Amino acid sequence: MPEGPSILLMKENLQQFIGNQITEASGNAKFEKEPLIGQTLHEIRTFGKQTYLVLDHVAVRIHLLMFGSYSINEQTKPDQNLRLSLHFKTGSMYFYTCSVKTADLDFLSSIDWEADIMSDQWNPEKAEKKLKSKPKMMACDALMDQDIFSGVGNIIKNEVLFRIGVQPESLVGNLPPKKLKELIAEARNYSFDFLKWKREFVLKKHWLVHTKTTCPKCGRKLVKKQTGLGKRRSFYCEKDQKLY
DNA sequence: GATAATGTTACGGC
DNA sequence: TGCCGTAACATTAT
Repeated sequence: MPEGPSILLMKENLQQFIGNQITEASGNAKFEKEPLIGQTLHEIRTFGKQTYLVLDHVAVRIHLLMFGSYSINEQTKPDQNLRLSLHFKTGSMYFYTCSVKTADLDFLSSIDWEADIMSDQWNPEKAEKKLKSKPKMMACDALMDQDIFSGVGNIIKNEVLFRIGVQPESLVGNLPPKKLKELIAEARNYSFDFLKWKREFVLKKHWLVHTKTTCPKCGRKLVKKQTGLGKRRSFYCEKDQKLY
């Protein structure tokens, strides 16, 4: 489920409940669900991989983590692993295996929305400043940094680095200015390709290196390695991706 | 059945 | 204090 573009799709699917009042709430999320009843869902905001359901007096923050999922108007099992369900007159939404917390409405205004890779407010100059302040950071860690590229996940990371021909362990400070700009531009650009492909259920088909074994450009064997402080797996070509 | 994986947070040690 | 590494959580496909 979980990289930024997938979360945007979830938001789209949940939009149908906006303007409706919560009639019932259940699930094993560790907070009082009673107060939610009677509140109206006014807005759904996403910040990277997080989703905020904005109610009258509080916001519900949902993070799908690695294995989270959701469903709408399901008629089947009242699943025992249900983390949270919200019911409206018009239907219900269900969330599983995820982190659910409440947040003050004030908290929303403290979020740096310009760091969201999918947002209209995305600010590439700001990202550039943040990157320049961390020259010793590896490119693979930089892309996964949710304070800089909120919404980017491991798939996007691998595909972006291949597209721009940068080896994952390259140091941000060593990238020529043009490459750095390319990294920022492609992080957003690929995220929208991801969104489009995910929407059409053809995302995997378009992976060039992620989970692949041979380089689509030169046919060499790709390197699969845990890289960076995050120790997340990277797939890259030693010939077509330069180590800066 | 073991393993690994689109992610984050908490905690212990230095 | 703060940084770092590791464990923990949890589901599903291979």
